[in-house]
Amino acid sequence: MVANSLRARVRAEMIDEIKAAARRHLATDGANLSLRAVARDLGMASSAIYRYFPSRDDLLTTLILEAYMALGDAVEAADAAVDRDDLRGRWFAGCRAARAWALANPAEYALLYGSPVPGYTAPDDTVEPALRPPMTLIGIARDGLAAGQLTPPPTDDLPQPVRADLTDIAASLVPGMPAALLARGMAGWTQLFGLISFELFGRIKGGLPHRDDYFDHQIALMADLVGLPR
Amino acid sequence: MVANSLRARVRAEMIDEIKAAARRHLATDGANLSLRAVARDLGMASSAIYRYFPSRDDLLTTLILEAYMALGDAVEAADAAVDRDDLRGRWFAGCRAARAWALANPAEYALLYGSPVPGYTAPDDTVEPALRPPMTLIGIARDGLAAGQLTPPPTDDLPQPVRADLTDIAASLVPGMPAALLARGMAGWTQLFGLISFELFGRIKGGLPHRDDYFDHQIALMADLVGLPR
DNA sequence: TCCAATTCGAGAGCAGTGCTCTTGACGGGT
DNA sequence: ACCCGTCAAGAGCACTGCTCTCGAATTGGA
Repeated sequence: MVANSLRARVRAEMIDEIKAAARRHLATDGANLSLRAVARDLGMASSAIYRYFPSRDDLLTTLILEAYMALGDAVEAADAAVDRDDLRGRWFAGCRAARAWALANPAEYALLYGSPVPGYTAPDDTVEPALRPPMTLIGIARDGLAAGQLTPPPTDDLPQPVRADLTDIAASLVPGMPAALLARGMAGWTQLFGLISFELFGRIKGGLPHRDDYFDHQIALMADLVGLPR
Repeated sequence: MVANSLRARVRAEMIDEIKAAARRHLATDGANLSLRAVARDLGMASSAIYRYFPSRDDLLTTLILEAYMALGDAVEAADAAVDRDDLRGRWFAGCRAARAWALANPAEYALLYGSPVPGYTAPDDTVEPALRPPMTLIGIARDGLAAGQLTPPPTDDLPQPVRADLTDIAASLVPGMPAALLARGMAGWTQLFGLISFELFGRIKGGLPHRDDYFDHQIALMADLVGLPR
């Protein structure tokens, strides 16, 4: 086993190198990165890569999973660094962390939240990591409610079918969360995604030099909508 | 000229057939459609297509432009069909029309609002059509303000740098629009984009059977944020 | 009416892609 | 010392966008 671990270690390093090279190409080639190109980078034949990843889609899946984890870590860490009772501070920290991660890793963000790759369908392993960022944000509202810092929106705000759906979701993911508050939290997450996507995919560029301030303000609007106290 | 128009007409029909076939492939292949495949569909050599479109990217650009126009038409028509004074009705009509168009043409929506195609950069012709849908929505708020049905949000809501940027944008695109109201209108558009994208790119599907109702409710939240009277 | 000019389609070819299969070499466990 | 699993390389298949050339068809003017 110890002797075998030598081989395994070399193999693990090889896998890491492939992933690193693939990530590098991701930045320029987007989702359709070339296996042959990463093989060239590593000075090996393209066929050799198939010893480590059964297919190109499989490599992509690995990159996607790790990207989800990285984004989730960033958001959770930012949230955790703020005083638990400072709801608004936590909201800002989480949202800013997501944006910062996206701006730092635009290709990976596009892989996660851009248009789906045509032939590719994400495996089920990805749904749990994909839930971490929004759950972190919604957790802030839940904490505020539990601490009595936040009054939930009136439930008659919510049409019956939506209330039923959201109650089910809350029951399985955020126990004790009122449906109407969950709806507002999801609105905040949707808005965050839209903001980052617009900024990253370039549909804003013209005239909006103070992007940081604009982002903060839009996030503040949603914080108000969720009901986080100022 | 009349004799020439025969050739010109055949050419125009050929172009239409190519675009139609390309749109058909767009649904399955996404952004990386194959010129050879559409050529096969039309029973011609792949090289013949280059008589009509100088490159594959050029074909894509044409499809993108027409998609923007179609979406803009849909939203504007829906808005125009509602009584001018029914602000909330217009807001719902416009948003629902955008969603309906996206659900009916998912591939084209992905082309417009998904991750940018790696090597491809959209020409400047696309920015004006791209502005039509959000401008229609923001126009609703502008009309409401002009009619006195809507009280603008307090300007001190807006940090100074953002106010400056948005004032400039308003001056060139929506004259007479207060910056703080423009900010909320843009938030509504961002939210609409996020909602449609989440639904289309499949990150919601699990447990949310009443999508229409959910969409309406989220849109209503933003209508409230913009200040459209109930 | 005939002719030159333009337009068009088809085919071959280039460089690139993902992926498969075969071949040969290396090295760890018995 | 041998054997067998692991690995890398190469050839090859079907595909891609794109270019070029070469005949055929159509056009507008003389």
